[in-house]
Amino acid sequence: MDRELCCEPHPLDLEELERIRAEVDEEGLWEMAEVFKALGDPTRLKILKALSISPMCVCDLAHLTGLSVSAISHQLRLLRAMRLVKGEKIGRRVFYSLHDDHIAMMIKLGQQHIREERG
Amino acid sequence: MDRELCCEPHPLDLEELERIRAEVDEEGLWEMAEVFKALGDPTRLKILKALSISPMCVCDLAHLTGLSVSAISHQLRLLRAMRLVKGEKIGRRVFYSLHDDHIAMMIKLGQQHIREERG
DNA sequence: ATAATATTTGAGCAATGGCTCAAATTTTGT
DNA sequence: ACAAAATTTGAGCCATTGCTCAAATATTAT
Repeated sequence: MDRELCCEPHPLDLEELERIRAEVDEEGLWEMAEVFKALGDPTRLKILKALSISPMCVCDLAHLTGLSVSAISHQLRLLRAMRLVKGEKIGRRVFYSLHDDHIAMMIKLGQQHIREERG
Repeated sequence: MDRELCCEPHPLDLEELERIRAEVDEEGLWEMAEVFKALGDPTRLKILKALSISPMCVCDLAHLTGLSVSAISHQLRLLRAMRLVKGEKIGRRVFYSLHDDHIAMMIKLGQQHIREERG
């Protein structure tokens, strides 16, 4: 029969491979990749890290990052759509903060990884 | 003097903002973004998740993901360069595995985030 | 040696991404 | 009502990216 295995003799049998495929393809992987992708841009990571220290307005984030207000606003729109940040309008300003602290934890873990990778 | 603050009256003073900027711009942020970016692609995330279950060869990963061997190899090259995976050549096959388990932990935390985000 | 298998590599291509710029929107101050 | 300030939005542009395809490399089997 057609075993669909590329290379023989093979350490992983078909059932094992199928089990792994099912576990890997589980729902939520795509969504998880989206979250990681959001964290995977220096600008957005700076924004999130800044907001993890203190809520602040778009303009502050622009100064902080050295980018235009427009650029920041575009990124915030993305982050808002993904529920990573939330914005509260006060007067003519909008104060952004982290939507919850899962993200802060993930950033912390990421930092830890980098530190140990270097040390 | 030119206070370089966009919007007045302002809740965060200049020193506070400068302190945050320093903390955000710390060395390692760019590197951290690179790691997150690596996790931020469905194909690579599948590869890493599969390898977190069991080491396997390029061909298995291709079958598992439904992509070409070439595509997988290109991604593995990237992941190897970032020290996220390592490959051991055995015969004409190369068996890949996670370089360490930091990444596995980060994926686990990511999954947890998604789960709680939905629940 | 020759052929077959497993992987790597480079070029090229369509799609995506992050920014800028200009214009629209919303709110405050006079 | 009008101007100024803070943010949002859409279009456009260049760089990056993830794949395919073809060819090269390395190892095993005959």
